[in-house]
Amino acid sequence: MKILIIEDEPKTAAFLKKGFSEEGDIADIAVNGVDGQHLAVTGNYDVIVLDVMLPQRDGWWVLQEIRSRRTDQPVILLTALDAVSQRVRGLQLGADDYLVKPFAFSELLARVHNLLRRRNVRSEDVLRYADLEIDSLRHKVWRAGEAISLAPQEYRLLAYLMRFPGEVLTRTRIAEQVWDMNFDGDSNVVDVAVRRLRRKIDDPYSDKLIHTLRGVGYVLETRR
Amino acid sequence: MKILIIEDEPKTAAFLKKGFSEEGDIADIAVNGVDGQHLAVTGNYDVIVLDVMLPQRDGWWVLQEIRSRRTDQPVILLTALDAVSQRVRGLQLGADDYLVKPFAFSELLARVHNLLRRRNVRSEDVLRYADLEIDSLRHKVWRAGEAISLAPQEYRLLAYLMRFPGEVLTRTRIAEQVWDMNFDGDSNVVDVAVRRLRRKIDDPYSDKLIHTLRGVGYVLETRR
DNA sequence: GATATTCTTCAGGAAATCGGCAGGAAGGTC
DNA sequence: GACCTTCCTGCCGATTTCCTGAAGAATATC
Repeated sequence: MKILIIEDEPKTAAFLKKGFSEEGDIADIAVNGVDGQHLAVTGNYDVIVLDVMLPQRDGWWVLQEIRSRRTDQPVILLTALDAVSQRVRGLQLGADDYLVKPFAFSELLARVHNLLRRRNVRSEDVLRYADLEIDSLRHKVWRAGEAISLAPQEYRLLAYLMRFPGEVLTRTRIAEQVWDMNFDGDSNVVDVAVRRLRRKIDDPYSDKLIHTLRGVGYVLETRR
Repeated sequence: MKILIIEDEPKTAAFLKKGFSEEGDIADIAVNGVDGQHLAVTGNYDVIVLDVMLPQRDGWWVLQEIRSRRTDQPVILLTALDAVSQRVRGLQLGADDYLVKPFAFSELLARVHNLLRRRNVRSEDVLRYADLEIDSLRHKVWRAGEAISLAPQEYRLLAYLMRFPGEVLTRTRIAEQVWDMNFDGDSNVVDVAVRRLRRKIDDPYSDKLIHTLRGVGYVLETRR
């Protein structure tokens, strides 16, 4: 899952990023409204966490900009304490939810999940496909009942594939969503990672699940 | 366990906080209704202790606010007057229990435990996992029948791990629940605490129970 | 108020992981 | 079947992450 954090205070931003990272999600940080707006409308984020108190262009402006282009982009606002009018304004401008500072990270996480569930994004705790099973709560993976231990990046990659079974995922898209990088073509990080993942979840089994589409990318699906 | 105390009188609040702290629980204090309501609905508390006599927004208002969002949040009321009408009103508004001032701390503690047992939040006073056993009443810990003495924080950490055996607990979550702080990554308090706990409950035994998940956090579980 | 315990920060070292490389294999095209 | 492109795969250095002991600060205990 990819998240955009628009927050000018470095400590808060770092705290949020770390939290999402531990959950296996990727978070980008924008430290002002202009950068935030730009990333928000060009990037492909599952959810945007937006602080309303920003230098220069504030969160309200960013929110309006986002809404004018992407009406269905999930946005959660962070507002300062005891400002009821702010909350109301945020919801009127189209925020999906808000959180009052200071807050515990788990509370933000709960709201993010709640929001995505409302949007029907696949974000359950346990995902299954064929005889493959991945439990995000326990951070564990099974194939045909056997537990498989994965390195962090292998896990993130598999979790991403499991979100879109049967769909072709290009290297560019994978690099974006799993590595948070712009894939320029002269790196084989994705290939190598797929290799490592295959070694653990495909090599020991006769029915392969990860398939290569030459010139395109990879797909997770059952084939006979 | 995390407790929210909403109480405007500093002496009473401090007394309660100290009492819970000695039990190994973490207590936050809110000194007025507005802050209390905010913390109650955004924080993640196992139980809320709510004084009904508060300046400005009173306890009734707070209780209604809580109930309108979290119907299953355990709430215990503190009332100054032993008036039947107050008790009735509290229970009608959805309080789980009430206590008339002045009261002994042990009385409050007993009701908290009783309430949580009804809610199955904490299954029992004695938790067991593998050959590990902790007695939440006596604050004692055994591994393979041998008594182990833990420092307060070591105990709190272990108690938290024991509440979620097999589940991955991120540093952020642990810092939130055991330290009541926002973990920003610049500190290794959790690591060090885990180290000290390991020294006592894992180092002397061959089967380790606390395992590290790189980049994520820790998990308490049996492995072979 | 003194002593003892406990907690946090710091820093060095260890370990797992990751990304690039390069040679080889496989797939596609004519 | 030859040729070219794309992908696979083992290895190694670099990096990140974690472990661990020690020391000073904080807290509790007497």
